[in-house]
Amino acid sequence: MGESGQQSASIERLKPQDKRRISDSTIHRLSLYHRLLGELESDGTKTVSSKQLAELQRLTPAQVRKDLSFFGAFGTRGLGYSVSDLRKKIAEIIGLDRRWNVAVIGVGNIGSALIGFKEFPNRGFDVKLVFDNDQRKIGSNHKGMRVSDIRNLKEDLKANQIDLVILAVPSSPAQKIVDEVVAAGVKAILSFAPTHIDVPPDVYVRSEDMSMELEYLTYALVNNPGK
Amino acid sequence: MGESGQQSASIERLKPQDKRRISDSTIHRLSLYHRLLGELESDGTKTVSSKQLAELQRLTPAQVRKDLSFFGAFGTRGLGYSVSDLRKKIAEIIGLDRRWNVAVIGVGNIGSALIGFKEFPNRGFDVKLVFDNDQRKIGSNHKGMRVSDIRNLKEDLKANQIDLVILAVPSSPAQKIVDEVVAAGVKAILSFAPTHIDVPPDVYVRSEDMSMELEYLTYALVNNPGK
DNA sequence: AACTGTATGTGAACAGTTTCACAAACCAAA
DNA sequence: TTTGGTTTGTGAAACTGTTCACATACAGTT
Repeated sequence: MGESGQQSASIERLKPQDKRRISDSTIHRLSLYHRLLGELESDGTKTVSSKQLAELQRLTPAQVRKDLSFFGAFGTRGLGYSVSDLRKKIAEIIGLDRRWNVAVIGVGNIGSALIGFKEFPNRGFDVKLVFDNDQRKIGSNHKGMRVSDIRNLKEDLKANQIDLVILAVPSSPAQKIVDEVVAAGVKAILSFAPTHIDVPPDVYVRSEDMSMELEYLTYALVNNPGK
Repeated sequence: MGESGQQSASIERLKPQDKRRISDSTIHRLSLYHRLLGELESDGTKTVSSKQLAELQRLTPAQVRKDLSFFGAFGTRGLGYSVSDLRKKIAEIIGLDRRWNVAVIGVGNIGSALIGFKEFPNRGFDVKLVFDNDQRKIGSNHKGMRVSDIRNLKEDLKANQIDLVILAVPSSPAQKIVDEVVAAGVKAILSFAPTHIDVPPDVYVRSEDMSMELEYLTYALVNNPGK
């Protein structure tokens, strides 16, 4: 029940100004801005306006400014935003001013894809542990990672200070494994199991169902709703 | 510019009752209901109330009923919904009363995971084609699929009546490939490239960025917003 | 130092979504 | 056939998120 592992001493974290909860869509867009600002930084762009930021993502300038305004005033009137400064600010807001330890559970199709996913380390996520329950896989090397026995899940998660768990197992064992993960004190789970996952209120789950993503598109195809 | 390939002759498709656009969240939840109803059907459950349907997904009963009411009245007052009937109705709404031809572009980490993804055929999606630009991969067998040369992309997509494309390539070539896909007449794309994708208004894109999914969780971790 | 042009930050208006609350409808039992 | 218990379907209310529009502030120029 320790507060949060390491504590940043130097940084006064940027918090929402008022007490109102920030919407999911705003957080999602902040990620988007952060990603785009990275591209712009590589291009050598120094300054960007909310108009440009919006157009590149098919949003509105007002939307961009409003999103940012929840956390402070980062721009310069008449000029726009400094690409690198804004990127740093957003990184701070969404917690990308540090690295995160990740464990992947399940070395099937999706699990092993994520282990080798080069984008993760680039974005601040280090896959430190990999689990499976298959004796043939345990101990073997998967894309440079030694596969651990899921029977040691709780202990290993604790010992390695894992912040985030990616769950890539079938639906049937998913809830049971999640209970173990929660017992180990992990507060954030990204699940690819196509089933509902139940956790205590202080644990955050994000569920990704690949088929559901496609189903969203099939709905659009059969209904042709004007964008 | 052909309207849509095959046309269902027998089914009078369920459309929203009024002209108002149905919200993304409603469509997403319909998928959720459909998935859950599948589980209930396997369990042998015959009838379900909006209350049960809601509790199993941490939603509210009113939400469930409102979502369904956009498309018609499928329940029986005092009793609830027939599991199998409701599942069929929702399948019809989101276009799961038929099978869909899918092509995967890019046989890297994510691409090859999706090719072997067993959930897809179970949910109505058949991966028919797989592309890459790497000469060492072209012609080889990847999880039972022959890898095609991306240079034949447009022709192959057309010839095989592909409905949906899954894009699993790096950001840099993504937009160019999408333009090809659009030129082939494909109207729906699920992209895993971590960059913005631009398409004409009659083409639907859904972008999945694995790192952004994790970033959503890191925001929650550093801000601990009360759920 | 004053002026011009531009882009931010933000209350207020608007639009969209969720929840509420209840009449209507049905099942089952007597 | 009537009654009691239950759950739907849905307008209206409440809430949340987006867009508007403009005062404010700054950069750059003269």
